[in-house]
Amino acid sequence: MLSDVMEDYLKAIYRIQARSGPPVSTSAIADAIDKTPASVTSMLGTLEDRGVVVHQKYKGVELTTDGERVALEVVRHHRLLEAYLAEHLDYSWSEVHDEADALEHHISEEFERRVAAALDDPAVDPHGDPIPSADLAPLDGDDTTPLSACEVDDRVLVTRVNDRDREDLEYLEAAGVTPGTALKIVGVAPFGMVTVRVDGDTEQSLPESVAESIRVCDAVDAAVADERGEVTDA
Amino acid sequence: MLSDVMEDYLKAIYRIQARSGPPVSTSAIADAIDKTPASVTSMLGTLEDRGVVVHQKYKGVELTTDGERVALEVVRHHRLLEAYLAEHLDYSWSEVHDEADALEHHISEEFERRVAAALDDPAVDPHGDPIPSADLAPLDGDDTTPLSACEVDDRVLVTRVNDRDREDLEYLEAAGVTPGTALKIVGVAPFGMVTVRVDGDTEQSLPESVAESIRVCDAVDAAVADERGEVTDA
DNA sequence: CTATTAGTTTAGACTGTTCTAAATCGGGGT
DNA sequence: ACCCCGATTTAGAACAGTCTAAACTAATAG
Repeated sequence: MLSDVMEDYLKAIYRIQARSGPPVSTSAIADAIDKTPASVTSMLGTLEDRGVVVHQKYKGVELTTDGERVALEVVRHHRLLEAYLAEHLDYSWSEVHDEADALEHHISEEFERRVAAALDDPAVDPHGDPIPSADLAPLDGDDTTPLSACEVDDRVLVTRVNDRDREDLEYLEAAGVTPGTALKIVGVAPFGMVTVRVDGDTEQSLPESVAESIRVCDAVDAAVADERGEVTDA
Repeated sequence: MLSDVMEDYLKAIYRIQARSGPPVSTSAIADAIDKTPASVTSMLGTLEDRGVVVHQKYKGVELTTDGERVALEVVRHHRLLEAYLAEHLDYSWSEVHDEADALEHHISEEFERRVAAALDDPAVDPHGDPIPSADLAPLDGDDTTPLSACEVDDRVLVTRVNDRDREDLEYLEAAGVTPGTALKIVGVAPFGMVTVRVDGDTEQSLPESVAESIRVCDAVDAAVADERGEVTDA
């Protein structure tokens, strides 16, 4: 069995690798889990001994198939927990992340199954992030774009929001911007400030940092996908 | 903050102290948490530095008020989790213990509150053990007796069963002996084998080890308490 | 009153994870 | 082609928790 600490490393590597592709740099990992680069190098050695990563000195690491499975398991736990807390324990959207982080390493297979059953095997968590299936098959690539990359008059659907920052999430919750919300981009100001019309209703201006943590898909494509019976939101 | 490991030590000391009173011996702790006595001695030193126990060399330890509060918090977590798992996640009576052990150190204050609220502030867990209140006031003394100490023709009510042994719990579940069950002692054989009539219905013979893990109160007393509106079972 | 012995503590080593400080690497600009 | 600087790795120390083996304590049996 791998320790919690090791699982956290693998989760971080997975997340970075999913966004920027391999190889993943030592310092990117260090930033993500708040450790020194020296500590990361040291741990990469032991992770390599365990067969869950491959490390090329001075180049970076990559997860092995085994390593990816472990990461997917942790991510599945995390997202199932987030969904469960929101659905059955009255947690708000912005509160679930920290609790899930604390519990994700400590639940049994049995607990995982029962939580999944209680939620009827959900496909996404409350932030719109996909939940790996029980067989831990790799998630398929992300076809969304950041809101900050949109242009005036685009009509888009919010698919997911970055769950790492409480502040941003509370801001968005108050603004009514959640996965599934339709947005029309009204204006893009200097420094990335984006103004949107929310669900054809109120207007909101979002600072760049917030706009960057929102990922959207084209509203038309989504409608088409919807007709084909695919899942488009939580 | 204390580590999980330290919390486990305090929980074990609490449990032993609750049964046999202080001081608690090094070897009793070692047995309870499956460590060597030398390890226990070492940890008692660091726990004393943290102010949660008082240790007299060669005599034994005792929890301080702070130490007892920590133990009560862990016990509250454990028992609330057991109750929640049984009530809302379809766990059987005999399965809840291990899962609760794994999670008890990792839940937040917030989680504790929400679980308690979802259960409507339960007073006992599925094994009949009392759940410490949110203010962590000391639990009051146990006025139950082990089934193994009963005599023929006694009529008693099961109040709690030891949650540490899966085997015994599964046996009792099958036998229909759970907290709240009324028993009449039919016979006591050599080596402690106890035969009981369950709820005035089927008859069961219980090996001594099982009889020792069942605690009961007098059925008449219980009925009186019940009339006064007190809680007598789960 | 002393010898035995079960229980306890000390001494010292080991594992896992982290850090700081110092050495090293390697890609980009001149 | 060389140098530089930021990124990385190495070296070595520190801390938490555990173990084994050896020394010690205290209660008891004779």
